[in-house]
Amino acid sequence: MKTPGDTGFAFPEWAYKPESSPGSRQIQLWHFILELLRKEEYHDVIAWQGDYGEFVIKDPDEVARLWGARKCKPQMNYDKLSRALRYYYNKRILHKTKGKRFTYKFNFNKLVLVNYPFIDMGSTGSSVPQSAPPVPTGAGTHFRFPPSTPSEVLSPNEDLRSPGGMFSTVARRMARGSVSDCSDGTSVNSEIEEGNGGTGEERGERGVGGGGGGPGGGGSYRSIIHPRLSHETLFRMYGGPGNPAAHPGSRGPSGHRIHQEPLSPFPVSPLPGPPGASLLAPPLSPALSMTPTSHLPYTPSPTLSPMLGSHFSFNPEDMKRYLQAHTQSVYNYGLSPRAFLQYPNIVIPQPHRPAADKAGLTAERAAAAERAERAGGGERAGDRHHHPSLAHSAHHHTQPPHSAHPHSHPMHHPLHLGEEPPHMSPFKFKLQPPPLGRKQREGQGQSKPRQSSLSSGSGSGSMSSTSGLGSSLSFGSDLSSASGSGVISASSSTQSLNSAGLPKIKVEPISDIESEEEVEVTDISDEDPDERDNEFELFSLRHSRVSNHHHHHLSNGAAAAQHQPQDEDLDEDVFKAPAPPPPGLMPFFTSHHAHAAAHRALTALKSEPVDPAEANATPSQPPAAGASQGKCIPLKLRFKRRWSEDQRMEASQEESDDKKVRPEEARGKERQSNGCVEMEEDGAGSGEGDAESPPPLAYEGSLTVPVASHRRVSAELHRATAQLSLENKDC
DNA sequence: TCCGGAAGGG
DNA sequence: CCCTTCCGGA
Repeated sequence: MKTPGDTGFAFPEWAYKPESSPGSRQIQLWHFILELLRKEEYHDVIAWQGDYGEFVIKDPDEVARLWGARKCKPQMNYDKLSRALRYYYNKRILHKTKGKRFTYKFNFNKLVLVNYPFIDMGSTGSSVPQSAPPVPTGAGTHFRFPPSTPSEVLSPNEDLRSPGGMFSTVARRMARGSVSDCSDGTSVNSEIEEGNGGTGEERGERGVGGGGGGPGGGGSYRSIIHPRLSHETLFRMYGGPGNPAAHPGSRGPSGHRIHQEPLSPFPVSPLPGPPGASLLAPPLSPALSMTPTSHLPYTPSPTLSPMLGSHFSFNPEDMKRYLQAHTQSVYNYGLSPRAFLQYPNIVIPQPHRPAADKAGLTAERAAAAERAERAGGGERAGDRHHHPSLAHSAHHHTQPPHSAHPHSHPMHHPLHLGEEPPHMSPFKFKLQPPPLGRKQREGQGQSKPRQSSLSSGSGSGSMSSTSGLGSSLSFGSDLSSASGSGVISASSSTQSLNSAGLPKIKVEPISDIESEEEVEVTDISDEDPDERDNEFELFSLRHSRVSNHHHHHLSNGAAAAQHQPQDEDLDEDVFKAPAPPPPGLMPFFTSHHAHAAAHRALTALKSEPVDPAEANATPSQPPAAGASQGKCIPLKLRFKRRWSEDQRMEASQEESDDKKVRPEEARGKERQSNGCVEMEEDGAGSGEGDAESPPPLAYEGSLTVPVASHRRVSAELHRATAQLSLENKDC
């Protein structure tokens, strides 16, 4: 199974498992919740409310009943259900919105990871654990899941490319879970299912959605999605076949495919309807999964075509693009590279700036194009409450000038990007501000300057991430070896770049994440240290594994891992040190022509964003993060981070970690980990929030995500959602 | 109401 | 692993 051979990576087993064992898998509570949230019918029972992933259980008993029905647990009640939800706290999938009754908030980043680990894997190469953080969330504002349109998925051709990947994963899931009914059947299942099925419900939703949004998009999804896609399909997408070549180094034999998993896409926001506000990122690609490659980045498009034929193959060009994209994004966001790595898809929000377009453009364009093609329309209309905000946000950020539609649909696949040009944008922005980590603070604390600046707009905070990390570590090495990629690396990674002299990114601090919540802060912070350590450990572990396993390009991963680890942890740190470059990318990149890309990136960066010099300067901090940490540390594993952390993370990038759980897994299983993986992300969520929400985050100004990406993401989400629906039941 | 430990099931 | 069930505590 694994693919390692093929790809070279090995995936963690866990990744497979779920899917693999169809029978076993049951619907998960969060899936279910999401499912309910996406249906209008249940609006009275549970609905999105508040910011980003926030939702309120309006009728706890009913929700419990529905859940019980789905799981065939007639005795279910809110108390029990809530206990289950509480378990998600540790996983960071969810957290409680304090002060609001029955109100919880999803941490999409985590979800992604969790669900779609492979993503990481891909990027990482393998290992990644769930923890990885993911995606940016931010994008949208609230999100909802929109229905996605499946259309994309369906079609083979297209599918291949992009979405497919996701889709596939989804499909898989669906397949697995799907359907069973419980005896009782309370309605829930059936209802839900129906939705899937496309029965009426969808329409209903669609209708709803449709209204809003999009044009039609919604509809399709249902149909599209079928309840289950065949696996084959999925595979195809990924590549099985196709791409043998997939990756460079390895090939994948046909079979390989890996499993991918599901991924999901979600990242971000689900956005509402309309305009697409969401941003999302790109999906992950299947490719990732397949290949070890890595993540690719952003997707700007899809570009990368990887998908195309194979999934990822990496063409140099593609790579470049992708890298660029990454870079951009990274920079833009301030995210750590890692994040990108993992979530290539993610897009960054763009700032409003017109000028910027470039970078964004491409992506968007692509997106647009795709959309057009697909037309699906994905999104739902959004309607619902919040969405509007999204729209706003979208506008702000996203839209690039050129892009045709700003909002439009999310869907899409990316594909192409070919355009290539440099997409990069030169934006400058900053991204997130992560809250600083303690370390930084303390450690460097002083430093923190907030620079302001860089970026465009906002500016605020400071951060920088950059560098730091260890810069790399491995990264560097890789690069070096690779080739001159130094440059590239730089771009991509943040810090790593340093060596190259790259730029670093600065991030601003935003206001804080907290704004939202206030945080609850639960705590974490204090803990962080430990956690971090833990994380590190994880990483370390991974590393080691990685190293053992493959080095292949993975090495990168490994390297990355190292880096990351540090990053990861942290909350703050994360930010700080962005991550090392993604391994996968780099390598590829390097080998090929990355240079060009790199250059672009660099240039872009340099030019706009930060100056390298500055960057460099900034970097100084990094050390703290990176170096300091080291990797090793004992594992502890658990921590409880909670929401607040998450927020931070998100905001900052998340990175990481996972909590307790993960660590164990990691160890146990072994994942390889290499790569680094984890990612961080940004806080998109919060950032996004701004659009909508009040709270705003600093992000607004700063980040923006490319719409396209977001859309994608959203699209993915939709899909995912759809899939979820499908899943239902099994009791 | 919410939280989380503990035990247990599939 | 992912809850489900029970339960004491805040």
